Order: sequence, then C-alpha cells, then structure tokens
Amino acid sequence: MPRATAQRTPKAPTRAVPWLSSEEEAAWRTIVQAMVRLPWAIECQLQRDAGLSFIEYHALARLSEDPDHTLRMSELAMLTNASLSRLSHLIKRLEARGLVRREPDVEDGRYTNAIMTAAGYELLVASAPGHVARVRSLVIDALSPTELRQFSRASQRLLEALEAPTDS
Amino acid sequence: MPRATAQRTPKAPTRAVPWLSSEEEAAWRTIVQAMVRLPWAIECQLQRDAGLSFIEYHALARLSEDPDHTLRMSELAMLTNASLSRLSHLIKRLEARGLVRREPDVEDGRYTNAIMTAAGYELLVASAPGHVARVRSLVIDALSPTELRQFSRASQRLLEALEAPTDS
DNA sequence: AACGATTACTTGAACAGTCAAGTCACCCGC
DNA sequence: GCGGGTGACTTGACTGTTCAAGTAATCGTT
Repeated sequence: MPRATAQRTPKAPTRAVPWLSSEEEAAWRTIVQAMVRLPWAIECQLQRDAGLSFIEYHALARLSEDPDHTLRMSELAMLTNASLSRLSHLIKRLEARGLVRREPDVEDGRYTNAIMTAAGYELLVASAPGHVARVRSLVIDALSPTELRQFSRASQRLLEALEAPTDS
Repeated sequence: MPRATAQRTPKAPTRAVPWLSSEEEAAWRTIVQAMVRLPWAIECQLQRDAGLSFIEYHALARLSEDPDHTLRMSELAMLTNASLSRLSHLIKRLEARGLVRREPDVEDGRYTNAIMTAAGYELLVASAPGHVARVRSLVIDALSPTELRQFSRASQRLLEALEAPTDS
C-alpha cells in the first residue's frame, strides 16, 4: 500500500535479529492469511449486497452514530483508520452518489463537516443486517466467547505495539 | 477491494439477525483496527528498506524456499493469497526489475514457471533481517507465547469459517 | 485425428489509494 | 491590522488491484 519514497539504501545489517522459530513462522503465516482473507470476504458481501466497500460502510456507520449525522473529516478519518487524503477522495465519491454532503464548519472554516444524507442513512440501514450477519458468521460465531475475548485482547496488544515508537 | 458486479437488489430483509452486543462490537472494532494497521506498518518498513511490498517480499520468500527457486504461477498465487491476475501483474513488475524471470513449463506449456534470479535472491537476503525484526517487534514479541498461540489458533478458526460455504 | 472443452495464464480498462504539492482559513506577534 | 506560520483539508499524478475478456496449450471424446 505505501509507496517508495526515500530510496532503498539497503540499511546496514541490523544487529543479530533472531529468526522465527518454526512455530512462530507457522503462526505468523496463519495470521497473515486470516488478515488477508477475512477482510476480503467482508468486502465481497458488502460490495455485492450494498455496493459499498467496507470503509465506505464504516464511514456511514460512524456518521450514523452522531446525533447530527455529522463529523469532521479529520475525526472521521481517524475513526475509520484512513488517511485524510483517502477519506477526502472517498467522501467525494459518496457525495457524488448522494449519500453524504460536505459543508465547511461555520465556526472554523478550516474544518469540513461530512453530513450523511437521508439516502445515505437508508442505504446503511438496508445493508447493516447483511453485513452484521456476515461478521457474525465469519468472526463472532466462529469463535467461542473466550476465544473472541482472547483474540480481541491480542489485537489490542498489537495496537499497543504499533503505538510504541519503532527504532528501526 | 472487490468491485461491484451484479447489481444491488437490496436483498430481502434477512431473517432476524441478532445485532452485536456492545462487547462483541468493541471486539470487532479492535480486530478491524489491528487488521488494518498492522499490515500497513509492515508494508511501510518493507517499502522503505527494501522497495518491496509485502506481497512482493512474500512471493520472493516462497520462491527462495523451493530448491530450484522456481514455482508455477498458480501455485505461487495460492501461497501468497493472491489472485492469478494480481500475481501475473506483480511478477511482470518484478521481472522488469530483474528479480524474477518467467518461462513456460517444458512438460506442459500451459504452466508458467516463475524463477527467482540471483538479484532477486540477494534482495531477499538483504531485506529479510529488517522485515523479521519488524514482525518480531510488532507481533511475535508483542504477545506472550501463550497469547501468540491463542491468536494463531483463533486465526485458524477464522480461516475455517471462511472455507465453509456461506449461505447468504 | 479432429474439434470442443478445459486449464493456466495474460492483458486492458477502470478505479481506489498513496504521496506530494497545492489552497484556503485562522492565529499570533509585532 | 499585516504577514508569516500552522492546521485542515483538496487535488493530481501515479501505481496496484480488480474484473472481464482474451490467448494459447493440452486433454477427452468420438
């Protein structure tokens, strides 16, 4: 996804990095596979049944949670794990489809508010059950409650590791 | 990722799909966030240090595991969780960079073999330590051995759920 | 041995995401 | 109250991925 920017000076051989044990490697490969295939299955269902990508659905869902169905672009970008640029393009597309509109914040013209339209809300409501059903069958119900808790906790740990400034 | 194909007949309201409980929803959101951010961090490191995307790295890695550094396109596609089309484009790019070459299988001309070049192998060897270090710090060492096992097991369950034919 | 499937790709067009370079509003010091 | 700086986006060019429609080699059936 990211693009090359500064150039590949194949950095000085990093100090003795222990390779992965075979269990670790197997675990990593399983995890990668799940992280590739699960999102894809979710995307397929949404695209087929609602004509939305997951991130589009997610953006609409977050908007629907606000009392005014309104969020600032930057806030929505954070909530949906998107870059501001990506969200800007995305909202432009949704706007072209009449699901969302944009207007500058009255109090501070630098902010742009994304506002869900009635059509957007209707589409969300119409597509939520199918999406939730898929998430249930592929994730929630595929794991025992304990496994789900563990899985979520581990994900939380990964997110924490991502926060930590990386030295390399 | 997938694109719309047959059109959105907003399918008849699915039979009573129970919504997610708030714990379930929180878990799902955490999982989604991790599934979005972790791959991105991995991609960034690889792109910056090796000029490779994760899937390109993965393809080279799989090729390097074969005694002849050779795999059929279709097999490599499966191993890297890519569509054949995606892999075809990808290998064409790697070929243009001299990291891989292609030749038709001698025994059955329908197959195409992807063969890693010396340059490809060198790039892989040069970039592996940095990649492994990142995987270690973000995943393997971010979890306890038990958590890693649980996480991997849960991922396995998700993959099994993905196999199961989905009725919706 | 001919010809219609089937298999294994390859290609092209469309489109989404990335980065870098804008733009435009507001703030702050003087 | 003007001018440089910062913050919040927006835009454009480029690239990677997808889907659909090719192509080309082999297999199966008669």
